[in-house]
Amino acid sequence: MRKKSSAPTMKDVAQEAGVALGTVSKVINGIPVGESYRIRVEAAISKLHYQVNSYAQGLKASSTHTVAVLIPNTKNSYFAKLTNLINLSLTRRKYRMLLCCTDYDPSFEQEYITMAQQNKVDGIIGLTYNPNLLINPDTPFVSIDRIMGANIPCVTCDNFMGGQMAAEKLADLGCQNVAFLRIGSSLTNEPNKRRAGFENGCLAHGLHCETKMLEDDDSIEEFEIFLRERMQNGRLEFDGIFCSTDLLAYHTIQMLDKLGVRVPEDVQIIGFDGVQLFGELDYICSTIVQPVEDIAEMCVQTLLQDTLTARPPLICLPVSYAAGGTTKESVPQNHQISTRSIR
Amino acid sequence: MRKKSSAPTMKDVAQEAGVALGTVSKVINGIPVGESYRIRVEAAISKLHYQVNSYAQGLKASSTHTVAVLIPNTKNSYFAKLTNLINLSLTRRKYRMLLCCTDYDPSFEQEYITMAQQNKVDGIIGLTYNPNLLINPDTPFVSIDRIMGANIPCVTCDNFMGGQMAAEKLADLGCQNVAFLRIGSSLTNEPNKRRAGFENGCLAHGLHCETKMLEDDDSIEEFEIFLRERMQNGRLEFDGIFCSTDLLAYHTIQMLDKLGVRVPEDVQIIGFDGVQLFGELDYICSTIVQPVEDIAEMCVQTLLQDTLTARPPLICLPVSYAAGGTTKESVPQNHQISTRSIR
DNA sequence: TTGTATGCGTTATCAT
DNA sequence: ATGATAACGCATACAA
Repeated sequence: MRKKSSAPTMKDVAQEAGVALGTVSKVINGIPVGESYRIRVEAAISKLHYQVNSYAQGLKASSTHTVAVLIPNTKNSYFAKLTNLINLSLTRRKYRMLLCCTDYDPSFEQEYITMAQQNKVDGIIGLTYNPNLLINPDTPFVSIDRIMGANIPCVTCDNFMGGQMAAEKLADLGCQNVAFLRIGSSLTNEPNKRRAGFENGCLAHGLHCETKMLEDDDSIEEFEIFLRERMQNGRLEFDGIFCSTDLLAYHTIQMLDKLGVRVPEDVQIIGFDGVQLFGELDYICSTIVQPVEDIAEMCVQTLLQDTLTARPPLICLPVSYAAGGTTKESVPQNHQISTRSIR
Repeated sequence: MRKKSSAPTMKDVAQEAGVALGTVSKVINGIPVGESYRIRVEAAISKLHYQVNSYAQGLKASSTHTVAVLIPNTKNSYFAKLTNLINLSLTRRKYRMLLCCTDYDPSFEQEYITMAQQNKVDGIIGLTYNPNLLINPDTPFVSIDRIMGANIPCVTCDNFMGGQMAAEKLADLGCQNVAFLRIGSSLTNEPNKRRAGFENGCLAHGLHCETKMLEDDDSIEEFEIFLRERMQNGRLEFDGIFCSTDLLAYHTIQMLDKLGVRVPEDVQIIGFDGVQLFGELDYICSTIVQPVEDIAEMCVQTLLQDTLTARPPLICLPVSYAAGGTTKESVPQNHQISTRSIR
């Protein structure tokens, strides 16, 4: 009959091995002890299937080797991939990850922050929208895509450059009259710079550009109305469209299809994010690709580096362009071919 | 100057409120105390911004309100959605979720299990492949898609029925000579029943069926060779193909495109899983849809129900069929239309 | 080098 | 009803 029905503790191990509690602790933490002691302790550990209790450890050390990740959801392919990569990066460093899907809800975001702090996490990585998020300043926080305050580092991609690249690309591909479509949070976050970059790029390359932005609560159908208004004799007046996200690009392509406008023959489309089918196959559309791997790694690295000083407030990672079948590349590219193949 | 630089504790609250420690605890846990005391304690709490330390709680209660979820990754859209839904379901019940991406690696799976148990999680939900996973029997475990042992509940969809439905559908759509393609784990898991169901359905509906299965380490190109061998005069000998997953269906469509075979005109294709673009938009292909919402909810419910008895060993949830543009439906369906629109 | 004792923050049991 | 005190399992400073 076992002494206890519950899990064995260090005390049990010490008793089994016939040594003192402190010795067991030392063996577990790799602090040198006498060879014979070590062997006896290790034998006892494996005999009892002893496992340390991280909660007791955490209580003692007030560091839990756990990081909370706040993200709207993991359904959206971009978020899903980001979550996956952050998880891998944390795991590599022996950190645990608390997943917190906020569903874009500001109050959920706040609740999760509170929860995380109660749970004494070592840090929080958050892609959040709540403008007045209350964060205890002694919990390290790294923000994605939004500048939150003086002492909170923000990791993002070079959204401005991405917008510029999109404009440049469309110009290179022969466009003259382009549109920028955007929907989503009216919050001042980094992705908003996509617009500024695009307009800047249009100016530089002599493109005429019209911008149409929707608010969160607007229906996506507004775009359809907008596009319909810009048609004359069955022809769209734009020959290029830059969408603020791949998701929006996808919707736009569907709308254009309904209107009888062909992509990329009549109008070329570039999205943003670099969303791929099944997370690693073909791009949904021609797109400005975010360096998700680097973003994930940078978040974790920035969060966990001990030198809290010298943390730059804004870390901007470079983007790249990938053809995805919704633009007329002169030299066919891999992705374009494969994407076309399922169309 | 603050007494401590670290977070305030119950003791601080008690001192601030001028009451005893136990009283503070009672207020926090909703145990009735005198009105005047309660008010003073609550005032002190908000003044000090006190938050309970879940680690101390967990140490005391040896229950942490935390569940670990083991999943290969969150890049694959199906896993991503499942993860998201499990997270929502857990959050609704005020449980925290530890995300553990195993990358299909048996040793990662084992390490995560060990970690989770050290972390005193209240339970584990796992979609795993390691055939000899060592699980401490007093940590509740719910398996997805694989039967792991007598006392471990397994939640899965009705894979056999799904296979049957695919066969029936192909027969209804006029197919006569079909193929079943499968790749992946050679492990005996529930999704293997897709094949049995399909062959059974073929038999019942007079379809001639050929099966081609690849092992984990085989290259996907093997399928291309297989398909090429089944072509005569530029025509494929099959008029229908059932793929064990949507991902495989997608690859197959690409291969067929290379071979000059049209989908769905020359050959109709049905996949399995119900993967959607952006996690909630169009299906990638015509497919047998897994009830992801129900699977997620059932996992959580089964894991957290206190009556550990009466847990059925295998919980099989019904699947459904959805057209996705890779079959020739007589009556056009929504998804088909919208999918076509981007093709 | 090994063992002992104390405290981490909380809850629960017990006197008061 | 309220307050003191003893665990929970571990780490560590200190004594042996």
